[in-house]
Amino acid sequence: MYRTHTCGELNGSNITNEVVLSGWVQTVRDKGFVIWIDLRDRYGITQLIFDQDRSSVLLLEQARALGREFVIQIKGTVIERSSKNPNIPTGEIEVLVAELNVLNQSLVPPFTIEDQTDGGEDIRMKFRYLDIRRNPVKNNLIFRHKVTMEVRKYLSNHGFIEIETPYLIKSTPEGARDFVVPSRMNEGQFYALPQSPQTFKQLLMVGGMDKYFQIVKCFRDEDLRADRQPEFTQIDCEMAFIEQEDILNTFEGLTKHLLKAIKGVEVADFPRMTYDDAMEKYGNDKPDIRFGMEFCSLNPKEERFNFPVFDDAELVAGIAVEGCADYTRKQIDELIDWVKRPQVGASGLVWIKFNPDGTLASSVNKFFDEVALKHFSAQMNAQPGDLMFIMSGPKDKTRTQLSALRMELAQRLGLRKSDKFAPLWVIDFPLLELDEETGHYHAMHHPFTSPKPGQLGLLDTDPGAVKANAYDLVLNGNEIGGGSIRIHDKEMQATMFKHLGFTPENAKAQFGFLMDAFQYGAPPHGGIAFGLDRLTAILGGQETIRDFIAFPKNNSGRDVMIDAPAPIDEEQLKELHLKLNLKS
RNA sequence: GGUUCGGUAGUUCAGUUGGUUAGAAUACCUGCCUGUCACGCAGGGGGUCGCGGGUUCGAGUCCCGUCCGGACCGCCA
Repeated sequence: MYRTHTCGELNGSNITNEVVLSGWVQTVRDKGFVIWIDLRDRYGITQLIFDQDRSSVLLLEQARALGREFVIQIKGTVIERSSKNPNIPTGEIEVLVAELNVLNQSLVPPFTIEDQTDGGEDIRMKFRYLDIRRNPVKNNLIFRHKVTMEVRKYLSNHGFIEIETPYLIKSTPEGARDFVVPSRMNEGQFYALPQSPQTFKQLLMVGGMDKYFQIVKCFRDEDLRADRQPEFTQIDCEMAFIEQEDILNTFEGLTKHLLKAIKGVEVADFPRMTYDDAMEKYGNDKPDIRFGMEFCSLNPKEERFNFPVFDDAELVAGIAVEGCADYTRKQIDELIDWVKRPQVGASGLVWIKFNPDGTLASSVNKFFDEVALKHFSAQMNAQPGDLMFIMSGPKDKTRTQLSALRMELAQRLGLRKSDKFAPLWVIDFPLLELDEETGHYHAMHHPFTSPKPGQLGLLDTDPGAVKANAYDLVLNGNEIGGGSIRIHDKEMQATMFKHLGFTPENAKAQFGFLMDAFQYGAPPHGGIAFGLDRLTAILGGQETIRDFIAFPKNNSGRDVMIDAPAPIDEEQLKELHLKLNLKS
């Protein structure tokens, strides 16, 4: 038997027990007359003791020969510590070792296996199996397990069935780039890995599985970010015989359940905001509403200011930042430089200080008198002590830039508190989005999303104005879920494909199976999918999803531990009927 | 595709205007230490300054190129 107990469970009630423990050597503290060893496993740390009076010379020598991360097994007696450590659960006791057995040696690890490790990101990823021994990563993985268990519990209790769908499917031009897999048995043909099980879950609805879910890997061959991996996990859900309201209620329930069960947080019913409102008030379709700083349009009536920068602008909008009127010129200049960086791309930033004594100062004193500045302040609902920022220019661009500034200010002011949770439904998304490069419209959500009733006519006259039965769940400024009520009628789906630029032949080749299925009694249906990695990270109070994934990829999509991707040999290429056409 | 920051000891970093033998902390090794738990004390070993080229009497430092990593923009139905 390797162990009678774990390293996290012995306490005062076990004193005098004979125990067997196994684990990793965390530290050896050799005081000469006595040697302490912290023995670590997933459950905690238990202190082992060897000393001159009670241990044999041989045993002391064995203990001295141990190095960090050796795997050992010991037999011994639980004894009370003469100086206790109140900081750990096993701090009352230690184990007087009678027998030591080295199960495996270890090289000196390249970084310290401690909460505050000395290792950087790169080396931790290369030796991820060592990183996982550290509490922060280990606890995140356990945390993720809890989240998935609660998801399964909730959905199962609400009648959802978890069904697996295939990973080797067909590439489609819509949406993100596909990862493709060459077929050996079908020369010149490729599978694609799913970006989502979208069409399969719709076919499950046609198949009568009216409440489906799946915790499932999805794949998108796009560039990575701190919160984006090429393979990621979704909580994918679909329901039949429901309306949008049913979906919102069901999954608001799931989210509330998770917040309660995982974080012990009770939240009120989620506010709902239309996409148009979100863009107008926050310049963003996933607004962080943990804090205010809502946008205020300052030229709603084509007002003339005799200030060319504003007069020529499609939009002039500002935000009031609470209590920042004491910002120095240097601080403000630094913010101006920040918005002028290429990543934000603003041409400038107008500021107005509403001093605590009621006076106003601004960067545009030459153009605006006290009365005009007061008018701006009133519009922005600024209070004495506030600092206002105003941006102007083309509507969409200005909103995006002001949104970036709003988020940056919130970050600097500490308003993005990770222990505060502000969920929000964003609804009534546009059905279509104009691709600036090609001038064509494409589906904002996906091509199976249904337009709002009565808007079909607009498709011909003003496609960009058509609203969809599509919704996102936003948590603390992150899109954690999104979905829609789908089209379940063959004719309407054919119309949609036509408007998305598919020829009937293309539509049939790509999605014929779905439209065929719609001819055999497809029920009304809709669904939603949550990004599990992101959801878990946010619940865990962190921005980056990497440490909630056991073996993540780096910025360039590489797994630096196994060194993937990698070339394959000629023989494999031949079997797959592939010839490489490399640049170099 | 682009912007930006970085690459120096096992690791995390410092390294001034280009100038003697490239430092610190930590990790590692040796010895000491009667209650440690970030143990302490003394000593020791450890460097292709990412790589290639250039400028210079002289380059970790300046210039050009390149590779690698982080953050971000584009992209992500």
